[in-house]
Amino acid sequence: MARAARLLRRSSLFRSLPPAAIARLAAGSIALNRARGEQLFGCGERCAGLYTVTSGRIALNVGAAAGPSKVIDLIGPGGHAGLAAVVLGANHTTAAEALTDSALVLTPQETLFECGAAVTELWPLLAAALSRQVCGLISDVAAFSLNSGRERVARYLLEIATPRGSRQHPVTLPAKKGIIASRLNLTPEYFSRMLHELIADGTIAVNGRQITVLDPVRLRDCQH
Amino acid sequence: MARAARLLRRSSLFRSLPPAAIARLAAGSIALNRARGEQLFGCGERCAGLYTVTSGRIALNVGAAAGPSKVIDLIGPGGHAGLAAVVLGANHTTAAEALTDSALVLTPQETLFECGAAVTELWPLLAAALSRQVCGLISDVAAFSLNSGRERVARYLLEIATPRGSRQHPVTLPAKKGIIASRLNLTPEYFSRMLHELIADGTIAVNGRQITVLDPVRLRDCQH
DNA sequence: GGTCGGATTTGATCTAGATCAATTGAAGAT
DNA sequence: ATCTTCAATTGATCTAGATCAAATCCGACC
Repeated sequence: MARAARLLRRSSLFRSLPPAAIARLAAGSIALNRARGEQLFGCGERCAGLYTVTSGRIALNVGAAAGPSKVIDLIGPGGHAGLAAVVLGANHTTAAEALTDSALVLTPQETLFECGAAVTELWPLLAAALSRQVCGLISDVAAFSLNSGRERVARYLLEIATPRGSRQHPVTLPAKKGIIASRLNLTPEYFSRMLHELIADGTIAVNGRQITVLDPVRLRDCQH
Repeated sequence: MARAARLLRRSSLFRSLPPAAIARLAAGSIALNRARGEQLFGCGERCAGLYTVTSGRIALNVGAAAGPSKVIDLIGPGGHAGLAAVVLGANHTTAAEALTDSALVLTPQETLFECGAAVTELWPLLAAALSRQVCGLISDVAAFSLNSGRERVARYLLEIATPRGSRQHPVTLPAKKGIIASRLNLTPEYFSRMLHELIADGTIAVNGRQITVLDPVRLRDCQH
């Protein structure tokens, strides 16, 4: 599957593998599409493999399908979902939903493990990806318990603003405000209020999902 | 180092490795001791290697040394600390402190990677350990944002009560109540109140750090 | 363009859990 | 045994952020 190979080459996980290894992974993988709102997998479901996102946006949720749920991560092109579950051969502990029409590559455990046995670099790469995930989650836990809502908002805005055209160029929130709010452990109402506090300050300007950081220094300050 | 080998054989991480591989790891590792209150490593410090706990108890903290901090995990014999950091060759994102006099084995990155190159089973084992860590952190994030303080306390008590003599046999909290409170994202005061609510119910009995689950069914109920 | 349903904002109110302040208790040190 | 010190409890009070309830606003579709 030349198509899947081309897609996997863009993956943050596999990018650094030799082309032959990527081809091998791609050969055992399946390209798939999900429309906005469709579920990739549910919490507790059997894990079909590793999902690599090639376009679109995926939300990872925790919490019962019925009842309240929380977004733990938003995954864009190049990202992946379900790594911990494939490695363990366990059921998913999160649910994944397409927030926009999305294209993905599904790599079954079997393919991944076969390739891992043949290609020396693969396992260290998987371990590194998992380690990054661990660090990310630790930093979330730290932020949720040590920082205020306002601080979390400030930090998040800086995070998404910095990589892109850092100065004055508006950045676009990767999802609806309610989703971002949940990602930051806030209610939509409170998130809205925090944003409007920052607008009142003159720290940022907001136009729909477009956010312009007017005063990065002040934003950095209130990030604590 | 026959001593280190004997210690590593008990490790949850390496247990399943063939004895030769363990010997190899042990040969490049160092046994060390830390007195109660001593710090193993600080947040942001350079990672010396993987710490395997052989006796005692270690707390993993996040947050500035000065200022408030939060316990993200408690590690007992057989457990390990610093895995994500060694794998990435990055600095620690948490601090580790000995809560009691502890014995550890320190395995430098070099040793781990050398052994990983020679022993096929090692990398998958490390990846599995990291995956378990990811799942644990996700479940913590979920609990912190979806469950009430009381629910978290109930869940924790069941968790530590179940493996041990599950019925009526008292279990001992692995650390001071203030530490457990922080681990559950509660203030010591509020943790104390929750415990006393459960005592008033007749659900549990408390004697210092000894806790007896009198009514597991009811406890399971209020765990949500 | 107009219409409809979900997203966002705004306002009013409430509460889980934090904070502050003593008091009591218990494990080590002398 | 007594003292000292830190941990745990108890009580009173406060607040960040949640919840409930309306307005608006906006984008997709006809």
